Amino acid sequence: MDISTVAKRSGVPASTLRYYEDKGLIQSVGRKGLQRLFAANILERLALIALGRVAGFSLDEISNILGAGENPDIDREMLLTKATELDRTIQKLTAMRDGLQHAAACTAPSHLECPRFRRLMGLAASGAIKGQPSNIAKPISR
Amino acid sequence: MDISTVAKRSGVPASTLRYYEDKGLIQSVGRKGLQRLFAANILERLALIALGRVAGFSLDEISNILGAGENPDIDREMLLTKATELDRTIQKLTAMRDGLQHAAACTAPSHLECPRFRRLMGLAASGAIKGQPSNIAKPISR
DNA sequence: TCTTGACCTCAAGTTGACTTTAAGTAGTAG
DNA sequence: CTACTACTTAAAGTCAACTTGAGGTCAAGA
Repeated sequence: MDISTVAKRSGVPASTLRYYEDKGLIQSVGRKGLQRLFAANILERLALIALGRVAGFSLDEISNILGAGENPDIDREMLLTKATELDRTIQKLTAMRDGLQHAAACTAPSHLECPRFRRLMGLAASGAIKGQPSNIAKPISR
Repeated sequence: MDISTVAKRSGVPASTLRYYEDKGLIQSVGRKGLQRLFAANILERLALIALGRVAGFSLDEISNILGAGENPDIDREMLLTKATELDRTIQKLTAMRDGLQHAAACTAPSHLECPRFRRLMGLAASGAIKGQPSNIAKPISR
């Protein structure tokens, strides 16, 4: 596959694919003249990368998790650490989601005065402040 | 409270507090000479902001949700939209977490060959690629 | 009163993840 | 064989969210 095919099928722009290759996140299997050629499994790899991004990992972390080379000979302890991190994030997001849902429905004059909202947010915020600011999430918004 | 007290209690650096005030995310209640003074409830507001960050909202979005002014007169539909977004993210993260946990335990030669891993990742990745790249999360790492 | 240190402002710098641009190359249709 | 187009590289630009630095101010303790 050439780069534009990969771009079309994956939804990842060609410029990003080159950038990823530069960073060692993906590899092309050869060239036809100057043009990169990619193997079919690149799509799977890109899906995993996208997934890692959604999960809050930086490209560097992803390349650690996935392994730069072919066989992802992964540090199992690190995986568990990541899983635990993720779990904490999930808890917060869940409380946040419930808080938002409730806020949308709640009739209290101000959300900050609604005890339910406060409880949910308190739950979510516990440790959101102070202590290493675990993970933040950022909308890609392009 | 002066800025350094707020910084100490919240864990948010003074520079960030000034930045947030600049952006209108928080407000100081006055000055003593040049020095900002903050009300006690600033801590709660900061917790909410931190929470919003964890949940994947940009500072601008947070200021929308929280309302720039005093009474968070919130757009309920927007809240529901955000809640739904969040829910999708949570699903992915959950699959991702399970995938990571499994990968740490799995004995398959390569995770990419383990059917369980592939199923989990497939679940998580569905829509991770192609279609608007919802939210990503990023470690703060400072 | 004088000094000190914590605050102030404003501008510029940093980081991660890309995107854009300029200038060049090469496979393919005519 | 020429022209066209899609690719190539390298470097610079962008964006959000901050941080850092230079130069200035001022409340409080010796």
